[in-house]
Parts: sequence; structure tokens; C-alpha cells
Amino acid sequence: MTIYDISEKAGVSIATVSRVLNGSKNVSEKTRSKVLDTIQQCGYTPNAFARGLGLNTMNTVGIMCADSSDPYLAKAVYHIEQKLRANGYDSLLCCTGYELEDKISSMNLLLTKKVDGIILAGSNFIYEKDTENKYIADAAAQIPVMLLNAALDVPNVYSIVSDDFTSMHDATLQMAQAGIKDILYFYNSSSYSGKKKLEGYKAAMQESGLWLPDLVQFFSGSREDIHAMQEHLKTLDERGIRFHGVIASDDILALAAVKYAKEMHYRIPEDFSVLGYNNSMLADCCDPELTSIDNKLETLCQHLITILLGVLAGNEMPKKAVFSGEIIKRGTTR
Amino acid sequence: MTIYDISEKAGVSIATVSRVLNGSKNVSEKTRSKVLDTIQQCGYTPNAFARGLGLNTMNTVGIMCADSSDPYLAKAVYHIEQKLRANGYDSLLCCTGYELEDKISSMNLLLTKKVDGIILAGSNFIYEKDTENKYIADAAAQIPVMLLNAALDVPNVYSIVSDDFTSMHDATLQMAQAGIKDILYFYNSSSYSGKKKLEGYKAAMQESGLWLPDLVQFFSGSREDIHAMQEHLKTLDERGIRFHGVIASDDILALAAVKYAKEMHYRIPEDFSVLGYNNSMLADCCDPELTSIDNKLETLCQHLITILLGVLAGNEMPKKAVFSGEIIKRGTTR
DNA sequence: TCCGATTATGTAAGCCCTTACATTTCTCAT
DNA sequence: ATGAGAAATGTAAGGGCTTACATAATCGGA
Repeated sequence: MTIYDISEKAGVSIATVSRVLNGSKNVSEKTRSKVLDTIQQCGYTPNAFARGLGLNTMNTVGIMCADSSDPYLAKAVYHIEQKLRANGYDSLLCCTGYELEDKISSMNLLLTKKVDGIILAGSNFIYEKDTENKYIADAAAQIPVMLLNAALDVPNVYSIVSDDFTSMHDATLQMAQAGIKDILYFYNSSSYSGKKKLEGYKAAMQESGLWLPDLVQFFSGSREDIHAMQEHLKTLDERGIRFHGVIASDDILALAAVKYAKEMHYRIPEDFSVLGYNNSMLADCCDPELTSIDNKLETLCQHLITILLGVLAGNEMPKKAVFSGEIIKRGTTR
Repeated sequence: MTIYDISEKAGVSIATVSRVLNGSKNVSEKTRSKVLDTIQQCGYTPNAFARGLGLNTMNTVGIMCADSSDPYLAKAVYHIEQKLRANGYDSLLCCTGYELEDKISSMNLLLTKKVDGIILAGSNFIYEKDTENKYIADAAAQIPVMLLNAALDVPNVYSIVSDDFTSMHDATLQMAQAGIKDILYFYNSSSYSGKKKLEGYKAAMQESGLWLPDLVQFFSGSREDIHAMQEHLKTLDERGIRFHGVIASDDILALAAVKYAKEMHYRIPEDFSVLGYNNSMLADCCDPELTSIDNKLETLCQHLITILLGVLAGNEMPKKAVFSGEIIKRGTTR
């Protein structure tokens, strides 16, 4: 079943069929409906490959994310996919892992597949050194590249970020102003947003005269590292160093801190405050419920898609958009 | 940059270039390397659309899942995507939501895009009535359809399921044998696997002479419903009906039960046992950690892909594969 | 050395659309 | 009624690849 069959059955030329298929202006109402009818009757659907060959697009955008089973990234992928499809685009998903090499090969794969744009979901896609970000610039030379939770000033790259610095700064300040002087900071990533968060924490601590480098510790989100973190706290405790506040760059770490505090029978939040990040489902599941920073993921995604669609439509679009987060106060902070 | 440019620069015909591109047998080693070299030099990549048009495939499979931000489904999508890409296939992701109508339109979309196969990730894709499953049979008439955690006996549909009945049956029996006589059952879905789980519970309860229809309650995983569930327990309690065990079809519900029990100051697991399902991250985050049934998602996904690849390669493959689950014992059961 | 069988390469016909350009059909002001 | 301009339709040339078939090169055995 091809366009020829339809054109024949409808008694028109293939060009006319193609025109009604593509909603072209210059078709009389009469022939349009005639063609539409026969298309309906025959249950014809145009061949996507031939269409792609002619139009040089198949209305597909590539989504790259390190690990779509990470709850936060999963949410991001979900929102992005939904909004793309609502606008007639399909999503080619690539879970790249965290290695640069794999990211590059995934990106090349997407370019080969001729996607219309690429979305890098997650701040782990940009690196310290500019040379390591070359793969993004290279892709952007061909098609628009969208960055979620990361920013890069390169032509044809568009960044949508939440203001992690301010969110973390304000939350830290609140905790300090509540009288907690020894606020530990646990982070699990040195990605773009990971750094912003740390900077926000550090700035607030410095303003409050509480800053000490030793307060900051890195722990990956892995099971082992989470235990390591808890051991770390316990060790401090045994040495008589008792902390009263923990800020984590991620709800998972925050939850681990809560769990530790409960094992030690600290009262939360009276004697021990914990702040998480991402306002994930974990925050609800925790007991007491976890205070966490919500960085408005859906809003970010919505905006990202809006900008991408604008770019694809040939419009001039802002290179960077920044959104505010929000502290969702629950039971682990005063 | 087309195959013509390469053929010219390499001094061969386009057919030869195409042959080396497709790893055809009949090319002398000398010309192969010559062509490969010029391809390398020119940085040429074949046009995927033209390729698709010629071969009538673009090595893409569609993944449908109701909601890729659901932790369990997110994991499934992740594993599937990984394993597909490791085998040279790309993943077109469609988050369909839970409405039949939307599932059908997503499916048609994937068919239009000429994917090589469709994976339905999650048991919510099959319905009670056969007529409602027609969309699956229709798709299977065109391309292989893979079912994860669901089964349907239709040509060209392949089912990969975990033995939820047995898992739930055995777990329930264990709890009953531990002396708990009043085991509530909370479920959040009447999907294929949801029913199997319930049946497993029911069978074990009947065998133990403990079965009562009133023990079974439905609660969706939404925030409101989770509170409703906790209210439900409280109401029972206030009427002097005190339960000592809860089995949930999902970790989220199980967690809510744990939280409730803690608020009531029941001792877990001495006075109150809870069993979850899926062995999700939530199970670790819970305090005490949640006993949960692991249905070996990665194994299922691995097998699913193996079968799909076999089918696509034209081999005869088993229509249904069943895997055993495992009870992961943690702190919420004796 | 020569011939048939292999193996390597080339030619050209699709695959199914889109679209520039050519042609025909309307419209409507004169 | 008529001709210019607009609107509708048709013709045909790609788009970049695969592959059946034709042809040329190579090989091995008698």
C-alpha cells in the first residue's frame, strides 16, 4: 500500500495525495476529502522511511541520560517524553552510563539516526575541562542540544537549569539561623549542579562564620558508600564530635543520615536536622518526612521542550533559562 | 557526502561500497580496506533514512510503559534499553499512561515508525476482556510483541513473567506458619501480575485455614490513597480489631503500613509483620528494612531481549518463559 | 593451456516519498 | 465575454541506499 495506490483509487496524482498528507494549502476541499476518504478506507499509512528520506527528518529527538533508573532522571525522562510526544515528536532513549567514552558513542549513534535534537538529561554530561565537552559542541554543530540541569556556553546549545546555588544557600542559611552551628555537607556528585549546590552551602556557611572545609564529605549513593557515611558519622561520634545538622545533595544520602540519627536515638528535628535535595518520593517515605529542596523538575522539562520546539521551528530562543527551586519543609528540620 | 562520493574517491562502484558497509561476503580484502579507508577519511556515515527505506528496518524497537517514572518500570526500561543497545538496537520510548485508548494510539505510532518489535513493559497492558487486548494481537500481526510481567496466548506475542503466584503463596505461607493468623492484603493493581499475586496470597491463606474476603483491600499508590489506607488501619484498630500482618502487592503500600505501625508504636516485627513486593530501593530506605519479594527484573529483561533477538533473527522461540522470584528477608518479618 | 566454477565488481532498477516546475482550471474585474 | 492572475493539479526529478542480475576477474583441475 503506497501513495500510488491511493492516488489511483482516488483518481488524483501522487503529488495531490502527498499534499493532503502534509496539510498543504493548495488543495481544494473536495479533493482533500476524497483523498482522505480513500486513505481511511485503505487503512494506508505513509512509509516513515521514505518520508524521512524526503523531508530529512522523522520527528524524533534523542534523550540521553546516564541512568534512567535513577529516580530523578527517570522523572526527567518521563516528563520529557510526555511533552515531546504531545508535540508530535518521538523519543529515542539512550542510557549512556557515566563514562565519557560511552556518552560520545551514544551521541554519535543518535546523530547517525538523524534525530532532530538531543536532550542531555542530567548535569553529569558536562565536564570540568572544555576539551571533554567537545562532543557536545560537535553535536551542536549539527543539531540543537538541550542541557537539563547543566549549562554550557556554546553555539546551538541551550541550557535549562534550576538555581541550585540559591536554593542550597538559602536552605543552609535557614538552618544556620535556626542555631545549628555544625552543619555537615554530604554530596554524591561533582557535576555541574553538584558544584553549584556545594558553592551555595559554602557561601551560606561563610556568611554565617561557620565554614570549615572538613564539614564537606563525598559519598556516592551506592550501598557501600552509604554505610561508609554512616560509619563516618559514628566514628566522629565516638570521638566525641557530635554534629547537629546534615545537608545532603540528594535525598538518598539525606535518608541515610536520618536513619543513622534514629539508630543513635537522636531526636529529629530537635537534636538533629537533615535536609535533602530533589524532593523525591523518598522524602515522603522517610519517618519523619524529609525536608527537601524541590527543583521543579517538571517546569524545567516543560521549558526545555518549549525552547527546543522553538529552535526547531527556526525561532531565536534564549540560550539559558534559570528557575528557582523551593524548600519543602517537612519533619526533619526545625 | 553520499555513497556516490565514497565510491568515486575509492574508485569502485556504489554497490561495492554498500557491500562493505553491510559486511557482505563477496568483497576482496584489498577493496574492502580501500573503501574503509576513504570512508574513514571522509568521515562518512550512511543516511539512516535511505538505509531504512532500502532495508525496511532501522534497528529500532519500541518500548511502551505506562509511566517510566514508576521506580519499577523505570528499572525495566533501563535494563531493556541497555540490552537492546548492546545488540545494536535503539529504543523508541512511549510512556502511554494507563488508558487503553492512549495505549492504542501509542502503539499505532510505533507501528507507523516501523519499529522492528514492541515491548510492553508492565502487566498493565493486558486486560480482562479479550476484546480489549485486540490492539496487541493487531500489532503482533505485523511485528513481534514482547510482554514483560504479563502473558497472552496470541500468535507472535511472547510472554516473560515471574511466578508471582508462587512467590506470594510461599511468602504468605511463611508468615502464616510463623503464627500470624490475621494477615491483611493490600493491592494496588488488578493487572495480570496483580491478580497472580492475590491468587497466591489467597491460596496460601486458604491452605492455612485463615482466608477471609475482608482481609483484602484495594488502595492505589497515590498519596491520598495511602493515607486512606492508614486511616483504614486506624479505624479497625479503634474498633478493637488489631491486625498483626500486612502483605502488600508493592513496596510503597508496604512502607505505608510500616509507617502506620510505627506511629501506633507496634513493635516490628515482633507484633507486626510487613511484606512488600519488588524489592525496590524503598525497601532499603525503610526502617526497619523491608522484607520484600524480588522478582528478578534484570533476569526477566535479559531473557526478554534474548527471545526478541531470536525472533527477529527468524528463529523459533518459546512463547512463554516463567522465572521464579525470591523472598528477600529483612527486618519487617520474623 | 583452457574451461567451468567461483568470486569480485558493476549496472540499474527499485524502495516511497517530497517538491520544483509545468500545466490546467478557476475567479473576477473589466 | 475575456484575459490576467490565483488556485489546483500533475509531471518528473530527485533523496541515498539495497540488491537482483549482468559482467568481469580469478582460480583450480584436467
